[in-house]
Amino acid sequence: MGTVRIGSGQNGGVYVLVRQTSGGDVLVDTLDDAGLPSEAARLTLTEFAVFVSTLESSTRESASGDPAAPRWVWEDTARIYPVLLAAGIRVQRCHDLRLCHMILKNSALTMTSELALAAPGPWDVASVGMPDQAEPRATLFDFDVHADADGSGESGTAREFRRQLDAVASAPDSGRMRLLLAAESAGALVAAEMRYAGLPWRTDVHDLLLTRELGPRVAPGLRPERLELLVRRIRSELGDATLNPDSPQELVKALQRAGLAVSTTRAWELKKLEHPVIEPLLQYKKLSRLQSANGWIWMESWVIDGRFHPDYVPGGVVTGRWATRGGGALQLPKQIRGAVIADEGWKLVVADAAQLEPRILAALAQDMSMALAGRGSDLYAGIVASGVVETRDHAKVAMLGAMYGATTGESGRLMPRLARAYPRAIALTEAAARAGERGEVVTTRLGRSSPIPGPDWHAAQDLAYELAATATDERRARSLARDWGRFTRNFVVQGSAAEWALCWMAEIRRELTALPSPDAGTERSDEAQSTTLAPGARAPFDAAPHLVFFLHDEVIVHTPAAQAEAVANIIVNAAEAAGRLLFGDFPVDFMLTVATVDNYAQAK
DNA sequence: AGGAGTAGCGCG
DNA sequence: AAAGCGCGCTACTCCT
Repeated sequence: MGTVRIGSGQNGGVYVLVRQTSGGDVLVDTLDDAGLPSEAARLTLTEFAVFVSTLESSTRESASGDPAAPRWVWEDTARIYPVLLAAGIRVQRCHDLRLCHMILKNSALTMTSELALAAPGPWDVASVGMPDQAEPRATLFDFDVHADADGSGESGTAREFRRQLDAVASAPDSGRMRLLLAAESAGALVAAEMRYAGLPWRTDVHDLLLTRELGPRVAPGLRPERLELLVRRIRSELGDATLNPDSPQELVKALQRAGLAVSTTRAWELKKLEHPVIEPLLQYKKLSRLQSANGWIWMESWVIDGRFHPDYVPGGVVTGRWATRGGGALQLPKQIRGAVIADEGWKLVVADAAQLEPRILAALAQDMSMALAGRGSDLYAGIVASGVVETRDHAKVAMLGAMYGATTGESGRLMPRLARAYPRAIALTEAAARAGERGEVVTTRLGRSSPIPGPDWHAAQDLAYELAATATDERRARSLARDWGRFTRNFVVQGSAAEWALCWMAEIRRELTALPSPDAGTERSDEAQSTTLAPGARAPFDAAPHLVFFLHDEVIVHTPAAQAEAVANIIVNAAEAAGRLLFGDFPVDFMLTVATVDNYAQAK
């Protein structure tokens, strides 16, 4: 193992370039400000873990004057960080080259950079970042390790990093892009940590909830009692002894035979109908959904040792929101949230950003009136108090319409009043929509840009301008243009809200790790230990507060009960900090509802 | 038999 | 056409 000297880097910290080789070793370089490597060392994974641990712990309690934590520059957090976590090691900061590449490649703010102008390379292939596909990923590392095409001695990874730094520097107001990349990378750390730690999940309680709703568990393939009874009622009401209510086709026909004028079997359509089959049918739909999406099979495949470990995918949505893969973590129905229960002696702090997207819109547009409507209170209530609409529900429907692009119905009718009261905010959403209709790109607060429409879209627009274009062609082109306009309209708000949420979480994470443990410096008795160690958790998350869940505008922290209050404060302060990071001094409040509870169902 | 597409519904 | 954004997942359905 070679020695690795610490070079100088941004903010007094140091960049450390980490490359995984196909042989399983890790190449480590320290980099200077320009992204140039100084010395390289080849480490085994075990040596690497020790190296990381040493560098992190020497800076963890950094008082002023101590060096800041290194920023680990690596290709893919999702791939390398779990290795460290499994060894009980956390890092403070990283730069995720894969995620940052995507942002920089697409952003309108870095369009003229070398990185954006380069022909698609290995950093652009779709397979990169897909952890379940081990095969295609090896090619990237092979490429990287051997790539020295220009004879500069610079690895592909180092070159990519340098290009990224250059691209950032080329952006107007580059601080924002720098913040976005830091937030995106911090999100990747959070995602890996949350997956590793898992969401506390009591399968016994889950089983109880299921049994209460569906009846006792039965063999796979059979219907639980309550579902079976409902199917019998439905069949007898419709006079069809073999009807499968899960088949929309069969069901529509059976309903039509019963004299009901329906073309779909959607629940909200059925609700409008008057017929004795409707009640059991709606109930069946609700319960069978619970059974198939989050029933016993789900429980056994996704909950391990009392923890739900979903696979979060940062940047998995075009707008910058996260996606998840497997387990449907972002769709946990309220019905079963009662199974999310803090460990003995621990609490869940559940926090939710209230009316996040309208507040984001107000700040984006620098719309002072709208910001004031949300100052210190419910934004929708504030809109009502300003006399713009009569009820909170109207305010909400109108706002959603403005952000989603509603044109008809109640939402469409209320919009003009909103536009009169908040011209700046509405002008921003309209401008974003018009840009999309023209096929242009729109960009979030920190610099994530929308994709350009595909070839079919452009073909349809071109066709509408041909002399031979029919009315149908024109209608089709206009409809597609409006669809894309609604997408870009929403992109700006949803994407900026996602950036706020990333900053929020990054702040929460940073402050949580800085939180002193209550028993620091004292000898911990076995008894005290039993109340602070989470039995189901894994080091380094078994004794300290940590994030366990994230849902677009909501977080859950699992914490020893004694620290719950401190955690709640951190979360509130982090929201304020995130607002300042994105919008400086613009006086928009980001209100939270925070609840300290034993189980998730108690929040809200 | 297995893959792609659709319907429907859960979440924000 | 729920009136309008973004997702993931399951079961059914159609196609090869």
